[in-house]
Amino acid sequence: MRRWVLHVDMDAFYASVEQLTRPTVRGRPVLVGGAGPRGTVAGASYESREYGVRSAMPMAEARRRCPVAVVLPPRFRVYQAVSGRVLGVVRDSSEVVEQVSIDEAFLEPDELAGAETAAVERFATRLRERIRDEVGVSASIGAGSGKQLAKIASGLAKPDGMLVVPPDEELELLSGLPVRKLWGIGPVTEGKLHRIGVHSIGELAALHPNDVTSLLGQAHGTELHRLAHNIDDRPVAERAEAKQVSAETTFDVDITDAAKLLAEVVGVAEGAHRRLVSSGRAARTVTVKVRDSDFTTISRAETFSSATSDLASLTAAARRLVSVAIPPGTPVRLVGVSYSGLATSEQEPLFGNPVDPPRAEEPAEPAERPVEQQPPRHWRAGDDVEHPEFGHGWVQGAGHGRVTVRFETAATGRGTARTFTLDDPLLTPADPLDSLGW
DNA sequence: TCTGGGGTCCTAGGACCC
DNA sequence: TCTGGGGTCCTAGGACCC
Repeated sequence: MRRWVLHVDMDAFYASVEQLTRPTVRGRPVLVGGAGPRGTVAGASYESREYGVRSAMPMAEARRRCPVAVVLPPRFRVYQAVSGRVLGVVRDSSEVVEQVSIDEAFLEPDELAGAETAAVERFATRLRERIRDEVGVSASIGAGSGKQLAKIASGLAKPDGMLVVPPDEELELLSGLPVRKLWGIGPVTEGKLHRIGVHSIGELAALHPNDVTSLLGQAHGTELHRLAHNIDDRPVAERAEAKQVSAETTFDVDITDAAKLLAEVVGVAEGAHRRLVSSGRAARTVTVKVRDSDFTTISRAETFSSATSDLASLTAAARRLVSVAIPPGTPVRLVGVSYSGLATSEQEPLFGNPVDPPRAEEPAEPAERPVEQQPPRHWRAGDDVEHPEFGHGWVQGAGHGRVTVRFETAATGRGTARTFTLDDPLLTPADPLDSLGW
């Protein structure tokens, strides 16, 4: 019986969530990402893509191409919350759902087994409408006989579209596409194929299997050759729990001082530890990653005899590993710490704190401090704020002792902007989730 | 103002055990 | 003294994905 796999892919997800929760920037070019000297674009609205901006591009380059863009720092908790809602709608429509990332999922609904193309189109149309109506963001949907086809179809349908590929058109569609469109072919593999004159998926399919495996390796080559022939029976299945928890930081300026570097390592190790503990896991292996000024990346790992969630043990290992990874004085641009060999945490220390104290996302300001002594805040563009009279808002800009705030949420529609002095005591930090107005 | 941050999987070599 | 193969675990690096 014919199988139908659907791929749901949110359109310009991060930027769309910003446009949802900050109505003023709807219809305008929006760039989400770090504004620092080494920041890159994590999300770009379709309006900004018209200027040639792409995801993963250095932010400086993106701003040059699109000077009118609104640049906002990422708010992952908000994206996570919206993603959760979308997934709820998707799960409501299909028994089996495989979430691929924060903004993508595969589904294989029972009710579509053996269905006609038109029935799949009706299903996808309804699902897209529900996501739009119930969450407020748009998704594109692709459908075909396997994951590969479904994913390619959703890509072709973007933005805000749908493409259901009829069974007898799949191979023709696939053959004409560049090899880079295959899932698993990146810049390196593409380069290898180009060098032997293979540019389209059809040309890849026409190669002898042995030629493909000798060029691309046994496992990878075999898989890609099968995909090029549209042989794709990979099941849609729930993903297992994460196998690794990691954190990394790129410094605005390379660090050469060994003591300063170790202090940063501890901070990164703590950041990863926070998420390790909140996922209720413990780790057996600590891996550090160090990238030096010429972008050479070195990793070093250490494995304990048993898994631990003890912060002191984990950070001590991370410090040791960084120390042996590079000679002191090497200019370092990035450090990362990863915990793997994860086990469910037992949480049964003989003494001491059984559970790490919960950490607030934003530490509360000491309430007792007299108003006159409040230091001026360092508001950054994009910060969520609260005002007793005007409600929830976000910082549009700050400077010259003043801060301009736009008071609006997803629920209010476009709001008005007001300007305050930096030390206005009525303006306080707010939970970004409040911008959803849920 | 070249090149983020969170992941997955694969390969290859060495240690170690049977 | 020479000569094995299989299996597992660990480490380091790399390609790829969003």
